[in-house]
Parts: sequence; C-alpha cells; structure tokens
Amino acid sequence: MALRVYNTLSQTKEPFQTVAPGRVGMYVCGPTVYSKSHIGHMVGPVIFDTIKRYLTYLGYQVSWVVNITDVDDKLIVQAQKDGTTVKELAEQVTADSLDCLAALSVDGIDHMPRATEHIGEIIAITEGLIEKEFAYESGGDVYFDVNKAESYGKLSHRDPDDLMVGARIEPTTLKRNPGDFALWKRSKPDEPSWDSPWGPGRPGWHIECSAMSLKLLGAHFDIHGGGLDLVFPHHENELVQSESYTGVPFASYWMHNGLLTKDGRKISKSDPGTIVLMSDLLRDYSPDTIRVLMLSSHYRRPIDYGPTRLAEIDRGLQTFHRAFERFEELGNEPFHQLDAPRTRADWKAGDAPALREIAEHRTRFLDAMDDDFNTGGALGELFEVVHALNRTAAALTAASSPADLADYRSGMVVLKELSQLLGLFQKPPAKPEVGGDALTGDLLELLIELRARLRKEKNFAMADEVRNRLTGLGVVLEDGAQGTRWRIEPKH
RNA sequence: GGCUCAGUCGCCAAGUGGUAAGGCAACGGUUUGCAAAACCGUCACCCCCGGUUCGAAUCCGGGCUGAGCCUCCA
Repeated sequence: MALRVYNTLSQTKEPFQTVAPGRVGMYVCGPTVYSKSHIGHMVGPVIFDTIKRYLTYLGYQVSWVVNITDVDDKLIVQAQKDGTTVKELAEQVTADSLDCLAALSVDGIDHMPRATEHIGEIIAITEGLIEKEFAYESGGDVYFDVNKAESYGKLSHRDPDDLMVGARIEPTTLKRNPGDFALWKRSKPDEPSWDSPWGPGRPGWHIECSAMSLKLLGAHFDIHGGGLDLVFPHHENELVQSESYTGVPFASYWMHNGLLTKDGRKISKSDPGTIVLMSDLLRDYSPDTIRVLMLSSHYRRPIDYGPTRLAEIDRGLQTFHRAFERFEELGNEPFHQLDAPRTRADWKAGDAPALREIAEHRTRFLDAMDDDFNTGGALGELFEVVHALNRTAAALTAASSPADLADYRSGMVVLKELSQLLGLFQKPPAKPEVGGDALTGDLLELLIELRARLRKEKNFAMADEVRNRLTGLGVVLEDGAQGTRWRIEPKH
C-alpha cells in the first residue's frame, strides 16, 4: 500500500507526492511563548513527530520546522503583568516548551525559528505585497486586501462573503474591508518595535509563518500542519499572503490535528478549569502514557483527556513493560538496546511460524500508517505483536534451541521497530528512581531474598504477609519461574 | 445564522460495499503453595427513518445528538 494523506484543501485523502523526490519539507505552527505548555500544546508536536518518524522510515529526508512566536499582544500583556521583559518571558516559556517536547520524545524538529529573528524577511514580504497591490499601508499599519485574492477561502472552504456575517471584527477605519488582516502593526510606546518603511512597528500574527517557511523550506513545500482551530483565519491568511507574494503554490498538503478536550470541554485559556500544565502531568504519568493518549485515535479526531483515561492507558502499557522484562530475563539483553530496522525492507520473517504471525501484524501496522497515519489502528497491531511474543516466550524452555531463541529475538526486534515509529519506549523505564534512590532497590532485593527462604521452608503465611505489606506500600511482587520481580504501582 | 467534522460493545477505539481489529473493565479456564503476571476462551446485528445494491457500519437523502471554526487559541 502506498502512503495516502488527507488534505484539508481537497478534503480527501490524496496519494503522497513530494515537491522534490525523496525530500519532505514540513512546517507546523508552534507555540506563542507567553505561558507554560499545557497538554493541548503537545498534541500537534507528538502527532507530527510520529509523522516525521514514519516518513523517514519510508525513506524520505524530512526537514521539519516549528516556529516560535515570541512577539505578540499576549506576550506584551503577560510580561507587564509579571513585571518582566518580553524577551525574558519568551526565554522562560520557550525553555519549558523544549523540556516538554524532549520528555515526550519529540526529537525530530530540525529548526525552531523565532519570529523576532526574521523581522527583515517579514518586512521584505510586506513590501513585496504592497508592490503587487495585494496590501496597503494605512496609518502606520499594513493590511492585506482580501478582495484582491480570488482564491481567498479555499482552505477553510468558506465563501468570503459569508465570513463577514456574524463575525465580530473590531470596527476600524483603517481597513478597506472588515476581513482584511494586519501584516504589520504600528507599535505603541513601550512596546517592542522595529523600524520599517511604515514607521516603528511589529509584525502581524500570520506573516511570520510565511516568512520563516519561505526562508527554511522554500516557496513550495510539502506539508503544513497545525491544530484544527488554526484553519481559519491563521492558515487561510498565511496561504493567501504566501501565494500572492511568491506566485507559486504554498504547501501541497495541509494537515490538521483534532483538539484535546478535558471532560468534554475544549482546553482553552479562557476556560481555566481545563488547563493542565504539561510539567505537572509529567510528574504523575509516564511520557509514553501521554503519547499513547494522543496517538490512540486518528489525529483528525478530538481526544478527550481525563485521569481515568490515562490510568487505563497506563495499565495497558504494563503489558509491554512486562514483555520487555521477560525478554531481558530470557536473553540477557535489554529491549532498549535492540537495534531496529530503519526501513521496511530491513526485516524478513523467514520460515518460523511464530514470525509469520508477527510479520502479518507488522504488515497491517504499516498499512494502517500508510492510510493517513492511522496510529489508532497501528496501536492495535502493536498489542497483537506483544501477545504473539508472549506466547512465544511461554513456549521457550531451557531446552529450546538457539534458533528458537533467535526467532523470539527477531520478533522482539519488530516490536522495537514498530514502537519506535510511534515514538514509544524510547527510554529505559526509570525503575530504581521511582521509589526514591538505589537504596530502595537494594532493600527490596533483600526482602525478596528473605521471603524466598520463607517460601522454601513452606512458611507461606509469613511469605504472604511480606508480600501483602509491600503491596500496601505500593510495591507489587510477582513470583515467576526466573525468580521474583518487583515493581512500584503508579499512585493514580 | 453560516461552514466543517463526527455518532461502532459499560468506557476508549480500528474498520469507507461482502456478514465487526485492539485496549480498559467483566466473566469462565490453564498455570501458581496462594496470588500476580502470562496464556486460552466468553462478551456488539455498528444513533433513528427511508433509499441505492445480489449484498451497507461503510454510498445517497432526511432526522436526532455531539464537537470545532466563523474572535486570541495547538
């Protein structure tokens, strides 16, 4: 199956064809850095990170750009409130954002350009648009004249005339049409400002993305992404100003992720009860859990977040962690150190029946990804793979041949390969630290050893008491053929 | 009011014309000193009404319900 991608422009899934053979340019709208990241901010990055992983696996060389908006009304207001400068606020919030991205294994971003570092490019485009008469200067502001562009509305599928009805647009005498949007804004005293042909000012919201994508990816690139709520007006405006300026098509594919809701309500700054800071969430849940939440359904659908849901996912993920432990016990090799195939052609099933089954699920996984990055379907196959591996592991004994062990390992490599495509299980679990420090681990090993003696002496009453009391402390013991395992239960 | 999108097991969710993946929960069983884990098994006529078709969860029409956008928002 060949890759197909849903395009907001055509509202259909289209075969994926790049501008330049073998290369993909991808631009995703990033944060406005005026307050710390909440969970909703991470949906787009996780999804597009997964998309980049898959495109890379398919053999494309992907260049991924995520912009940082570090000049904006909201930054100005917030900095004043905090008694700090816009620059300092932007730096703090950007650092938080980068921490969250790193924690969630979003590590495929190639460029994170800042708006303030591209003022020259922004001015040049604005001048060009005035020259071509798509834009006009008015009282120190510069506006894009939406009536000059026939195609306006083609992305959000709206009739420009309909837009005006019911839209609450600030009355201003500066604009020719109510729908015109600012490319450049005259700045008030005490606001960040840059010199321009129209006097001191700062860029409008939409123009920075046009400037930075043009600079880093060229006039015509492959994928433009962002949240569904950005389709209008942001992306529509970005699209019309870019194409008006360059005269060539802008992005080939527009991809929009669904929004996250909390208990059914959209996460938004204007609804404080819905805000869940990423840094807080990461204290209670593993990055994998959060990532799976975002990848468990198709990226265009809304996702509802809640503690119950995360706990559910967490429990499901335990299946994988136990399979990794089992693998390490049987083969003396940590799952996390396995080398995964880098492309589809780098793994072959061979003749072993166990591997044939895994190969089937692998095919279905990849087919799902080919179908507009259907991570939900792919995730289902991942569970099938781990179950198949557990069956294989259960059949292994001390008398098993090296060939059987090799097949088991080969199946594990597939699990590594596929989970890596989703960005899961990238880091070894931080087990000893969970309870505090390494001493915890040593003490538990001691208790387990003593309990093993009790069991050997058939003093089950005492052995059970040790286990029960540990359970009460949040430590679960599991007796297996290879000895006793312990783990700390998450508190939620 | 306008423009989009969605409605599949108790909950989450895949499936875009040929008689319903997977996860969580639940219930049997194997295993275990007992547990846990693992494994095996059970658990859905796909919001409603009409239509197209040999055949529809999947296509069309009409309802009902929910979400997003039209205003800053990932």
